[in-house]
Amino acid sequence: MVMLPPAKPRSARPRPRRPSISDPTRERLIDCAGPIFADRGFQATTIREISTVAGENVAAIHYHFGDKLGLYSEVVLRSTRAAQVDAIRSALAQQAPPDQILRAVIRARLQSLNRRDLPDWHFRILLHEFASPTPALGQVVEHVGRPIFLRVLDLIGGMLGLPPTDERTRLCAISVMGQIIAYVFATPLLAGVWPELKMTPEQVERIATHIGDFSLAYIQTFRAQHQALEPQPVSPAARNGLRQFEKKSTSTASLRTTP
Amino acid sequence: MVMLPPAKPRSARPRPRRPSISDPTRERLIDCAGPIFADRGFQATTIREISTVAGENVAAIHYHFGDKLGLYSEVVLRSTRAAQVDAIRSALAQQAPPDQILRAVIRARLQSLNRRDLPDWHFRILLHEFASPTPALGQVVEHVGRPIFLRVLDLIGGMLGLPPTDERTRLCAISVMGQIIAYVFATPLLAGVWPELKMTPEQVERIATHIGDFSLAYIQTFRAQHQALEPQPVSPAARNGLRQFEKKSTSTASLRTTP
DNA sequence: GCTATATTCAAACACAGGTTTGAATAGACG
DNA sequence: CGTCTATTCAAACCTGTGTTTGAATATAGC
Repeated sequence: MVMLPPAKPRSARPRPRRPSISDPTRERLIDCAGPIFADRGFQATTIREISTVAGENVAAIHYHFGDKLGLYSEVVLRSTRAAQVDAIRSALAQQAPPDQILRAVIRARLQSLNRRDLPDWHFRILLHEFASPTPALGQVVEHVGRPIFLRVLDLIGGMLGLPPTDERTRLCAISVMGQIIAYVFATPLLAGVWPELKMTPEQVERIATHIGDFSLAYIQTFRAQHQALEPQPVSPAARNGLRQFEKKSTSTASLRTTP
Repeated sequence: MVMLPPAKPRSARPRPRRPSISDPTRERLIDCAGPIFADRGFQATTIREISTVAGENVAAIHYHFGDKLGLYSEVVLRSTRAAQVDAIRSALAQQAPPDQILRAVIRARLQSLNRRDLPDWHFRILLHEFASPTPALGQVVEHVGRPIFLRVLDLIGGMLGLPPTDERTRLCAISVMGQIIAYVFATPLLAGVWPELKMTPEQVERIATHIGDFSLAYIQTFRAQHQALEPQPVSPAARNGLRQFEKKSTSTASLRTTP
């Protein structure tokens, strides 16, 4: 039995020495907890269910993570590190015309929402965090929301010929991201209003193409109008932001974001 | 003491004879419960807090509503009947060019999200319902989501020159509504990414104008292109959907939706 | 005023679920 | 082999919370 130090009478967490390296039960708990938390949210999830699914004892959670929130924070931390940000980042980093980069970002974000294999449930944790914030919300915003949004801001600012901090740039970025999150957040509504909608890969591709078309219509028109009025020096990031409409729904530029 | 009927051994709800007409305690409970449910969600809300705020006994909730879910359902029902749908409906019913109707719908929806007086919290219940559905979700979708979405579908279909059931119409409607709900659902994210954003009436007006511009850019271009290619008979609802860009950010067509 | 019904109240009940405990087990190291 | 530490386990603990109860009170009809 471990004697707990007399100081800190309320934070009695044994915390094994190296919480980093792979402990099989620790990993199993995190892996099983992720989808359950994503389904039910932090509060409605019982650690007994997690421990049952993981085949571990309830006390193991407290032994390894201190308490329920400790496990949840670890899950959120893993979630933020997962493929999402990387996919977006690689989409944003590629050498391509900005409108194609925007389409790739939209497609990557949309695809990550509906794959049933791995990172599917990450976004649902975000949804729960937005509805009922926990102490982990700051982490999520800081590690997922902010970096993606800032990069999209750069990209769109370049396409508009405006600084990323311009209100019009921000509004456009929100418009683009808003169209995407509608398909996660409003899932129950969509089910009631468009029941035939099945998120097959082809359907996701069509949606991504639509959001790209829808967004570029405004962005390109804006750029054209404002460059005609006030010809300011073209920022290098926006050099390709001016192409006229390509033929619609035949794009499929085939730049996948996953290797 | 009321003898409960021997049948239905598990649904022991006394239910006073006329649950419709105004009972002061009943009304007080519903009124106090609304914002609390909207803040914390169904599960995290305790009926003791509601009864304390309302100055009523805990058992009063069970007496008047059967159980916690009964009270919640009543709150949701009231919420769905509240100003939201009416505002949208009146915006959709007015005699005006469709693009102005669309702008009015966007503005009405956006305004209803950020007023601090009455119907402010209604949307937050929706957010919680989407994250953690309760048996009341069907009601919400049926009475709020569906009617609004169907009407927007009609409107946009008319503007595009497509039937409301066409996939392109649906995608456009989701794009428009998605831009709006982003400002509710992603509030914590926006706070981290655009901290200066304050939802003043002027700011809401600018956002509404932007979403209108952003959406009409695509819709009008689509209509122009497709009407040029295949001149089909113009549906009466779309007769005004073709105007060219007006000068931006000077619209403020000043058609309020509240009397 | 009297009785019956509707409503309110404080208290108790039941139980779910996070947390703690103390013993049992397993390795590690000498 | 023996001791020490890390880990696992079943059980108990305890608080919060939905629900029930039975009495007390108000209200209506006669």
